[in-house]
Amino acid sequence: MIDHLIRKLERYGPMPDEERRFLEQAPSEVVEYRPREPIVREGDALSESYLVLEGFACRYKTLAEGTRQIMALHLPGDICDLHSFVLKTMDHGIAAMDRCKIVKVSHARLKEITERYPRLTRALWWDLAIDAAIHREWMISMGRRDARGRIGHLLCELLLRLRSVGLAEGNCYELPATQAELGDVFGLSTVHVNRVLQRLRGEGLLITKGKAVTIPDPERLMKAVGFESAYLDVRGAC
Amino acid sequence: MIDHLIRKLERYGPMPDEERRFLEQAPSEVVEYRPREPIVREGDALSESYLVLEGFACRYKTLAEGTRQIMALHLPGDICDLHSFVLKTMDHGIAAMDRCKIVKVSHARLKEITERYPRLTRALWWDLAIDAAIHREWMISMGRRDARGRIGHLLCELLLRLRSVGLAEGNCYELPATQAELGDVFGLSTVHVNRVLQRLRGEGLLITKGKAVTIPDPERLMKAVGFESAYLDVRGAC
DNA sequence: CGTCAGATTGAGCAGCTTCAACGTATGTGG
DNA sequence: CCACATACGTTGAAGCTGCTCAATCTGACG
Repeated sequence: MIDHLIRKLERYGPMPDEERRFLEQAPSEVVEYRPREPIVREGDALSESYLVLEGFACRYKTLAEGTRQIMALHLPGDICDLHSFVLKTMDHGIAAMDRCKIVKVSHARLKEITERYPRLTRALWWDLAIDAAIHREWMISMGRRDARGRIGHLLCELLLRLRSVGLAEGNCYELPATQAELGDVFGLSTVHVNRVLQRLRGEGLLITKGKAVTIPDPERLMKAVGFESAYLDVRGAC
Repeated sequence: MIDHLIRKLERYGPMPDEERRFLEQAPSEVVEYRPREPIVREGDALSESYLVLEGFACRYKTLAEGTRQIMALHLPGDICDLHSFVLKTMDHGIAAMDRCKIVKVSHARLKEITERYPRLTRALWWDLAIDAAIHREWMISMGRRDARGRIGHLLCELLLRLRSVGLAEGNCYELPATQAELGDVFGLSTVHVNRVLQRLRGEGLLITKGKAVTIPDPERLMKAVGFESAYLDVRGAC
């Protein structure tokens, strides 16, 4: 059930059987969400974290004026709330983007991991570090890349992240996000997202068909938008 | 020496003497840096993390075209590299912003903490969570606030963060950053930063005198830029 | 007193937004 | 099976925010 997570954490280092067994027994119920359905609301008190099994989830915050900022996309194998298992309340919300399967892992279990499995604790810490690297890359996008660069960069990132959990075939994957949601990721208007996608298609860098995204020549797109994959590839160190 | 850090971590929960003693003995040499001097370069292999004692440091990345994005400001009491103590190499640089005192803490020590002090491990985890909350707030700024909102928001954030380590007297603090550096924080041009600062001064929301920043009426500035302090105030949960 | 980094100013331009309309696919109830 | 509703994508036009380039001003310091 939690294969994606284990596969990801094994990139940090080999996982002893005992840790694996503990992890496999950690989650409780599986919950299914429908597209757009909130998983956690801003201000909720938390007693568990959420591991994505299927589908996309996103972290977002809604501002006073009604605008929204999406701060992270979570794919299968991602634990949404690892950061905040030590916090009391959420300063932002989490929602399903499409039909989405989630398992809950209680904070008590996570605390137990820190008590009993230092190595596994570090592996989770490492996962957090990659998460933070992705955040940094988004900050760079928003600060220093134009709309074409931001969108192209995200499309490259998703290709690599989905490949690493076996959810991209070749250069093709499903992206269950509307153009409005893409706009909310990078602070662009829906209209402009639309025009930039058209431009990328026109340049032969992108093919879309419904939710299906194909990147005919990833090398070329990566070069065009200054994408360097190093931040996703980091290996663990102990 | 590491009072700032300990004071900060005690907001998570009371710290047993044994943990305190371990922490106090953890750092090795104190190093002094001059303004602009690099502390860690992009691509460096790391074997230690950096705790800021005095002065400001920043994390940044330089892009191909020569533009720079600053991704975090680190004040006294902050550990710059806690995220990446599990990683092998840095995907970005760290530099001193002004004259800056740093102590190094070896990764071996940090690993020891995860092995021997689960509670302290969680306290550090909590510190990371706040760090991540600050990053999210910056992402919101870059995605959904205009230049005035971004700069005003940062000025509020720094006031609260500096107060919490006793480095702001009343509504006044030292900000050792040039306008060009402020631009690199939020992806604005130096020219525009200048004009926005003038506007904030004109509105009576801000007084500057050299590096000294005074916010005459924090309430008003916070309201004007939609600043909510919750993300900095989070208490720990175990 | 000259030098240099940083702050300030002006003018013109580009990227992106907003508003508003229209096109197109998918689903639903009668 | 059609009529309609709904959600999403697409297009055009006008305007604003923030950028670039280039010059000038200011203060600190050797």
